[in-house]
Amino acid sequence: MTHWLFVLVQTPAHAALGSVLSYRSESALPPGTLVRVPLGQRETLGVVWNADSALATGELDPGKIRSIIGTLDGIAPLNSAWQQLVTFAAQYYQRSLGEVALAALPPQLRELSPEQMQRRMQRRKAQPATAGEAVAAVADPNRLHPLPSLSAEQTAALGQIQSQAGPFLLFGATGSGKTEVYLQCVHRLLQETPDAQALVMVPEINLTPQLEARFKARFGPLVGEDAVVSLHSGMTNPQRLKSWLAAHSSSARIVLGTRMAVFASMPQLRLIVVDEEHDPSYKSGEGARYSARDLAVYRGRLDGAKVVLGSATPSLESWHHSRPAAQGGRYLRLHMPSRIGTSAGKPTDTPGDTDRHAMRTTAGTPDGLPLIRRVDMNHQPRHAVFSIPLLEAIKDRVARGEQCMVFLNRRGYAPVLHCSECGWKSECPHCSAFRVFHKIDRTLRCHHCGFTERVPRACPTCGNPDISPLGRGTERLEEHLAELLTDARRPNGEAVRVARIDADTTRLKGELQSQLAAVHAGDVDVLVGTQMIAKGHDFRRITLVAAVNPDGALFSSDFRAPERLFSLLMQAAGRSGRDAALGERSEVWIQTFQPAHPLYAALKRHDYPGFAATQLKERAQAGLPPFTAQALVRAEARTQDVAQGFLNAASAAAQNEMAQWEGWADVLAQITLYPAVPMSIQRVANIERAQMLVESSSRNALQQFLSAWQAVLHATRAQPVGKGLIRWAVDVDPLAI
DNA sequence: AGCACGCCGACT
DNA sequence: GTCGGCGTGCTC
Repeated sequence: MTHWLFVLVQTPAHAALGSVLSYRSESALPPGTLVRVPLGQRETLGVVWNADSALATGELDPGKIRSIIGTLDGIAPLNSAWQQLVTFAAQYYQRSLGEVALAALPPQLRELSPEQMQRRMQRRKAQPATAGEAVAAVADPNRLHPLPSLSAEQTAALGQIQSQAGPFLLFGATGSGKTEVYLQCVHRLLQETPDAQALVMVPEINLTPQLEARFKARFGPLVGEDAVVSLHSGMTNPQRLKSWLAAHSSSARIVLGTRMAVFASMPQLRLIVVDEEHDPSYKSGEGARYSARDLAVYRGRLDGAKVVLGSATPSLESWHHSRPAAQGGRYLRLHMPSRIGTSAGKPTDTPGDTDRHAMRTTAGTPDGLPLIRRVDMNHQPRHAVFSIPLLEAIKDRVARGEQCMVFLNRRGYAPVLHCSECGWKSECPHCSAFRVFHKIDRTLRCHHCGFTERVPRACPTCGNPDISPLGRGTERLEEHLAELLTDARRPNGEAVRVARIDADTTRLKGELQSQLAAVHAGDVDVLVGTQMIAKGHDFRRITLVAAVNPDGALFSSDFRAPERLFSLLMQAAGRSGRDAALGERSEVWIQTFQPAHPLYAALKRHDYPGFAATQLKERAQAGLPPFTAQALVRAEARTQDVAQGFLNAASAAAQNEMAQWEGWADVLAQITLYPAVPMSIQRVANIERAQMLVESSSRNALQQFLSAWQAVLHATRAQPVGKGLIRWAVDVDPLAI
């Protein structure tokens, strides 16, 4: 008997092709079943979908409907919660269902034929060690380490998470022991609920190996090491498939991953942790531009899983959502203000496990937080990169055998090369940006399109041999600092060892780990680097962190720049004095021309709530998120005119045509469409880029508008104004405007 | 998005 | 004479 199926395949939203296609099948297959289907000349992976979402298939000629090729036997259908998550994400982020659903699956599923799949599943079955057996084999309570004892703050937070529904915002200072709270949440879950699964997300791939090691060490004895898997884009396709299958079959109990992991199929999901929830890398920058943090909260509701968002500097959105319930807050805020330190009597843990220690430190500031010092650069020699007191402080630390970290968020030697004769600058021929001078290999590199050339011997326009670097990046900073420290000595009388860690020094696989290891081993005295070194890594012997030139973000046109700066400096501060024995002397130096700026004043007090209150007040007054909802439409074309023309035409069509539609006047009245403008970097790789902001005080109205406007945008593209347009995309809740 | 078909320039 | 550029069109 023939059954009619609705199937999602990977197709972008397109007027001519609905995202749900019809196929015939010999047997009825439940929604969520993975199938292989013919599509044009090729054969592709599809997901069986609910019939009711396929409204547009009515007029299709039944003779054109082809049969599915087969199902992926051995893989259970994706469950209803997963389907709902995909449905929501597709709708909210304005992409086709098929695109979101198929992108949420491991890439290798698309490539394997059913036969290959069959073989793989059989091989899995042949292997004995399923999670259950592993538990039986190793779950000897006597071999389990006792759980680290918790501080009062940690205990309180954990108690709240146990007894309340959430979602939770775990607002804890760096070193307050957030990770231990996550670990114990997971621990209780695994103990109390047989088969329950937990999802733990981190922002960066760099952070997953150390997290995985820690989770395996902790939970291996309980559930088996194979029950802890990772999911991120740095893995090979076979590895990703393996982890995905383990999660899907529930044999993995803990999934650790980056933003993509929010879509992992986890039938028994009961807990989701989003660590460093403020981190911008949770927002996807291509395809469906989803926020994994926001989807995690949504998914928690669908799966009946508790959601814990954690940060020392929460996003203002999450902070706002965690205001008291009486004021409309939807998240429960859990506060852990104090840093935890080692207590004298306790056995020392492995390095990097600071969070385990239970007792509060008595060192440093009352809460064990580093002292923040502002250096007024107005009172320093002009053009000085390092102020005299900072340099002295660094020398002091080195002389005492302590480590320093100098932080500058710009890699390369100098951001621009400049000819003083004719004014030539090292512009990229393909982008509206300067190429960065990298001294190490004597190149000019465009950080936007990758275009690289050797540095010219003389000015390309006037022949002047005397072209000079303008400004400084980490490479130059490292060089400069090494010169300034030539006479400084370590306790043993040897010279200072300066090292640098940034995207350039860690390009090769494993380099980051080995360079970090060198720092941990004490082979480095002064570490120079970009934000890469500010995130997540515990440097126990660093007692001084310096931000050389952070002022740029204070007056940026990006309204989120202060939030990011505060977070970055706070995180950098968190690197300092993690070893409590040294915590007393740990300091963070900020060189600034704006020493009285409220952002730095709040930072000095370690006062995120104060900073957030000021920012939120400004946002409310200016009508910015989280008090309004935004979306951005970006367009790319060979010329700026075409890109802007398309956007403005689509805007005009919204205002003229959609206003005529029955019942739409009310929605449109709540929408503000701004004129199209060039993007801040207008041209990249010879493509001109423009964008248009759409704003509404009502998230709902914005959603309704965008869904309907989608068709208008497609129609606009087909018209003469759309001629020459390369692509366009909608970004809902954009992070940068 | 793929993948075809289709019509014009520099190579075995 | 072919290989290959990317313009247009179609896929249940």
